[in-house]
Amino acid sequence: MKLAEAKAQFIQSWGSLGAQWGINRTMAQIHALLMIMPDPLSADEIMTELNISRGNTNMNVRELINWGLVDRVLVPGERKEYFTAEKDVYKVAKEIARERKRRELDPVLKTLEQLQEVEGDPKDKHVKSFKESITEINRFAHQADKTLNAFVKADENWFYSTLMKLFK
Amino acid sequence: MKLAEAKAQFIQSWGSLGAQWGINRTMAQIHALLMIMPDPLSADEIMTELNISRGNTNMNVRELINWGLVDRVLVPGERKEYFTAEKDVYKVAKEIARERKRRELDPVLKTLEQLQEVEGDPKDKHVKSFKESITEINRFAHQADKTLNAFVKADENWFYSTLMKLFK
DNA sequence: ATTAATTTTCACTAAGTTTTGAAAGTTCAA
DNA sequence: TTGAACTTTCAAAACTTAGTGAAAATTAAT
Repeated sequence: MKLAEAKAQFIQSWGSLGAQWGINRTMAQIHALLMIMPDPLSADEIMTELNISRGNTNMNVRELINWGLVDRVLVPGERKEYFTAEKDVYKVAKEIARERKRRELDPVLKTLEQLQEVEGDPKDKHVKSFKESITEINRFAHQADKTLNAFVKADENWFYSTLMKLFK
Repeated sequence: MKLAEAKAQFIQSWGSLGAQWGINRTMAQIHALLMIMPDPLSADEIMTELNISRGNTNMNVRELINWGLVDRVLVPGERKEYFTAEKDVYKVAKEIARERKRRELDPVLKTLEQLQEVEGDPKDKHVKSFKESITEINRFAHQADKTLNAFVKADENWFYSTLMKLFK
């Protein structure tokens, strides 16, 4: 396979993976492109490589910067801004985990706490069933929260060596 | 908080959590409803509780059955079909992990294998950078795959006790 | 066989999301 | 200051996905 073809295919699969995970396709594609390029790219280069408009490029690059997955790079003597992506996938995964935990898990934990305080006759089977479900979900959510926190804080070696052993 | 209110709130947050995870909102809401109800519900009951059409109900219930998250229940002497959800969240999480791994991770692994065989001068920095990225992503994807496999196969006690210790 | 209950399908509509491109804004060298 | 280079914004258009409801198909009892 030729480089150009391989590049295109990588960008497109990374894009659809992103889409399945609720990250928008273009954002994931820009990220993919920046990951495999040896040097930082300008907005114009991203536009041409991916065939997308200036506005779209700008929006998604900014969002990637928000997520901490892309950095602005200033080339001395150049007016333009350039962009690079973190190339260490492990770090990328941690950033994504951190961000999604903050946006999604944290609010759910809050809601679950409130829902435990539902009032009503504990002999009523509807009340009973509801409380049991919520309690169990809460237990699981807290475990997930702890696990994610550990992952987000862990360093790469610890992660690889421990999990490697654990999960054969 | 009253039961009715708590129920509504739970269904709605479970629904939007689902949406963020690429599972459609209604599907997640039906699942939420079935999780907290003590007895199985019929299609009509789901329709009224969630205010959705018959077609929509049917489609999403079937999809939940495909995912292995909901079961048909036949009540003796009744013509109608009833539906229940697995109430053990840990099992639910495992089913979801299994299904998404199959649909998403497995195809990516295949693609990555192919992409490693890109041809070209290894001194060309574009080729070099591409190969390095793909190799690293591949390594990570394989670790993720192993971890997921272990999770999907693990029994609940092993999971809780091991991870509890690991992740304090 | 006929019919009534129930489930499934599907063309259409509604809702939501992404992309575009032109205009407005910013920055900086001259 | 001015204006060229570049970035950002935003309303409208294109696209995507979800939901409806009535009609068709299936099922099971009589």
